[in-house]
Amino acid sequence: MYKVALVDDHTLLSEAIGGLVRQFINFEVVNISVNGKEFINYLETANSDKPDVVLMDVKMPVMGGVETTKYLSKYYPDIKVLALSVEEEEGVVMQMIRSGAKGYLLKDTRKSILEQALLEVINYGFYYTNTVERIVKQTENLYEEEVVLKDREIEFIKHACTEMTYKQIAEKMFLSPKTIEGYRESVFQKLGLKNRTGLVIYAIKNNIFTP
Amino acid sequence: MYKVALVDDHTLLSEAIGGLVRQFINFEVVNISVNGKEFINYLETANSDKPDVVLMDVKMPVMGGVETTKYLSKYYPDIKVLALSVEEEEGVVMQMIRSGAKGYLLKDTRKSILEQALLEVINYGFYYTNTVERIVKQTENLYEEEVVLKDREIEFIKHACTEMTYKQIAEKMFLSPKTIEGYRESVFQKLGLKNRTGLVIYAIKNNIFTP
DNA sequence: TTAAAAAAGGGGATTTTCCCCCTAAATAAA
DNA sequence: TTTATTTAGGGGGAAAATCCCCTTTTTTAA
Repeated sequence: MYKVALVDDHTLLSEAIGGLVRQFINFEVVNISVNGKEFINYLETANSDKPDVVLMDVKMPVMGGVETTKYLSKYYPDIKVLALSVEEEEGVVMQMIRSGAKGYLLKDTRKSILEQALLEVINYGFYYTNTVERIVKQTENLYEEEVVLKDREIEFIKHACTEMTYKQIAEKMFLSPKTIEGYRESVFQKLGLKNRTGLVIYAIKNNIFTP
Repeated sequence: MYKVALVDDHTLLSEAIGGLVRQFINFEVVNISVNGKEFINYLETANSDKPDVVLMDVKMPVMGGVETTKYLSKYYPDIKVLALSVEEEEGVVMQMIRSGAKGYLLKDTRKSILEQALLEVINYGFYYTNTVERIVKQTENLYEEEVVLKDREIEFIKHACTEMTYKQIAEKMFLSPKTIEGYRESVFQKLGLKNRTGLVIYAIKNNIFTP
């Protein structure tokens, strides 16, 4: 019997998907958690039934999919993570893959594909849909020298997703308005943005800010 | 037997939730559609099995939950719509309720609540969770003279969620930049916004623009 | 058919944003 | 220890966005 765990804050969905998984032959559901933190707690419980595969949502409160996947890759490399999300953003997909996810399923996949994906992840170590494969290749080919935003820049971006002017942001961050201008410029340059509107859209797409 | 239909673009979820519903006694699933258009097509097919309740997602391609619910309230008032979504935005919830939804479930509700909600909608005509009830009351008490955005304004807002300048938006809409300024001003005034950043956030929160 | 309302456009001033280029201090790397 | 790199700060100008107040044309409704 292959053991599957589900990590998703949408209880109804994880219960329902758990039902589907139980229908597959040779599969059982050993744990359902509502976020990464809870799942890791489960794992660290003595004689907990370690799963072979985890179906992991990306956007979750407390501890998100990316963070959790990174943790699992490090401390439980035998547990395979299969991302299962509505997020189609290339950035998000790549983040999960880079964090160690063995596959990425969109929530509009069919039951049979889910079963196939689970089996392939267990037997071959990965499962990529065409879409995801395309995204991975695209991103690799473009070898876009992975944009790295600094903490202070991310903080700035969050404030920029607000009706505050840069002057007000400067006050809030206890910095001179000119320093904020500096952040603005470096962020625009790194991300290839034209204006603040673009920044807001970027921040939302990349989960830096949630409206 | 109560008949249930599911309308959701996330196939995996609707299949899985369909499985849950079938477990409830006296319930059967008569149709699963991926968007409103497809569901209405189903309804209009001769001798289609008309459902008692529809579990309706809000955000869907082609024909969304709000539009579909309005249509159903008008042409199929006997079919009760129960919204089932991850959208927690007050605006979105209210839109669904105003469009005729008999209840609004978040996707993190439990299986037992789903069954209860289905039964209550069928027997009493509605099912409101505490959260939704609070939102409805809040909104009603504030009797915020329901902001009505005109088509042209909405079109403008969509363009404003872009890196285009107002001048470029004007070109795209074949209008003078000054007219665009007029839209900007009336929209800002109606929605109580300070600047374009606020507009972008509003548009995303209210499903006018999807990043 | 006439009054009212909505849509389209405008002048001009102020603020904010954007852009390019530059300096000083603190940190990290060699 | 010297050399980069990062972080913080700045000047000045151009462009865009914001604001207020105003006119003309088109639609709509009484």
